[in-house]
Amino acid sequence: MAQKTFYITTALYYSNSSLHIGHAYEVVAADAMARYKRLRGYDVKFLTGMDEHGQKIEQAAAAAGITPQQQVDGVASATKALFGTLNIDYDIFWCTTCLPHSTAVKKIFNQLYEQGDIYKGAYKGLYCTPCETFYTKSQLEEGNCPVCKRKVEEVDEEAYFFRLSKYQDRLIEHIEKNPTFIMPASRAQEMLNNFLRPGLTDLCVSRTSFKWGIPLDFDPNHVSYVWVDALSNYAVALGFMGDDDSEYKKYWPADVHIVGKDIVRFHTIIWPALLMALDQPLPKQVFGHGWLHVDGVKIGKSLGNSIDPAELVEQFGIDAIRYFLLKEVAFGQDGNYTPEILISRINSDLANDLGNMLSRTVGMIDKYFGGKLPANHAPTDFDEELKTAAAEAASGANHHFDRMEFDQALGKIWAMIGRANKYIDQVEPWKLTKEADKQDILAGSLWMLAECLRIAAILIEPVMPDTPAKIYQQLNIATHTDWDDAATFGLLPKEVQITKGDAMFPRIDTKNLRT
RNA sequence: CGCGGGAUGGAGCAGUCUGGAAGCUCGUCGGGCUCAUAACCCGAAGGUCGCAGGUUCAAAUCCUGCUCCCGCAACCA
Repeated sequence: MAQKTFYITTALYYSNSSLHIGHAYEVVAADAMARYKRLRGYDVKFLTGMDEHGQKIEQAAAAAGITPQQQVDGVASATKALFGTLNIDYDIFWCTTCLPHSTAVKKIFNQLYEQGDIYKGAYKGLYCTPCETFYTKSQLEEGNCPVCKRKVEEVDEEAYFFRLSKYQDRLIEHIEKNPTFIMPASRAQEMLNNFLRPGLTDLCVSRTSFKWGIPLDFDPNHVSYVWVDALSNYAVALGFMGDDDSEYKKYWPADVHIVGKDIVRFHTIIWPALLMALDQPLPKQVFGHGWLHVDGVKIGKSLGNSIDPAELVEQFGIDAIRYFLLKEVAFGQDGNYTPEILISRINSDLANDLGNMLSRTVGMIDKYFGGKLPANHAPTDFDEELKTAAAEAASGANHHFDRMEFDQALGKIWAMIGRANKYIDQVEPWKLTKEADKQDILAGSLWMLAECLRIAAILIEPVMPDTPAKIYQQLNIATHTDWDDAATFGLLPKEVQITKGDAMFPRIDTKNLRT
């Protein structure tokens, strides 16, 4: 039987500046989903990468006194380093300046041009001559250039256009017939009402006002503009229009593109229309996630409120940051980051609940049994309820991870952890240890707790890839990654030999925080 | 009448589709416990569910009108 495939992508990140916590949020979510699917036995392909062409990059390079290629290479290597820090286990890191990409993009342009889907026209725009930049009406500040504040002029630039309008009706039909194509569903209404039903206009896909792009074969004065260039990466990276398209045949269409809500439009209108023109299947889903705000406001370069994710990781640890990002924000909605909220999550969920539960379980096995549980176990009156919580954690995690409801999946897992902490109070092991005839019950209850930790370790792995090993180590069980073992209660050996370790998630004392 | 989202105890949210005892997390207060990372467990206080009408035996939930906030409108994830 052929293994089921799962192809997931983030958006490509624009190479004009370094990544902030909002980018980290997206790529961590995609990584958690990819890890989950791998654990479920899928043959996963996870793509991320850089969008490296365009005028802004040309300008950023000029400002830094380097070539555009040096600029994008620098950002690409910094991004890769950050993804390493964030524990992003991607399969493909695609860069749009690489040779296979430009070769394939040229072929796409040629085909679309030859079949009449791309034609020559004029791009009308508001142009600021000193800044050499086009602006849209909404970008202007009191009718003037938002950068230098000088007057803009309306100019015509020769350009090639893609017949986007031709695909309007097919796009509407596709979106209406496939209610999960655009997620969350409310975004589909936005696309239909704002753009598709009022009517699409053809799309400018080439430029002559800058050089940092892929030159078109049929008119080398023009370079590709972002649309065909960047969006095509999802297919091109797998070999579409390339020398070897075996991976494309295997993994396309994508199961999901994870993108920010601002670019849902390009991924649900322009990209599908391009695929229709190329007679290729459409991605199964485009998921538009919300914004992570900082101190309640949107992250913006002009606000200077971007947070460097690497610094947070250094200070708090990668799994704590990943947990925060996916637990605090309902995926698809906006959320908020402040140092206070982050620390509160770490202290209450990770230190007090999970970390402390491991400490007290391991501590009691150490104190009451010298570190090794005897094989004879007897049940307590509270076992069934805890087993139920464990079963619900496993089934709930499956249910919610499948829907990319990371916050809810974690909520189900933490409900089991909470139940386990309560179980300790109910069983009162400190009393049992004083009664010689209740050692079986004591051993049984501690084993129950250790078993819950084993299950929790499996279930948190998509979100917190480094933490399970720490739990396995203290419980002295083999590190394994069989996801289905979480659903079976009782797999833990009866004689658990523990190894006491340091606190997994030390409480953060806000008084000692550096600011 | 551009489009979309939101308004629920101190804070952040779920519940609204499919009307039927207002729920979760954090915080506050009181109690318990002592295995543990000053952690854990129990209990309590605190809400006219944005406003005004309507439908109904019954409305946070359905209908109508209104107020305020946020986002989008060719690319800031």
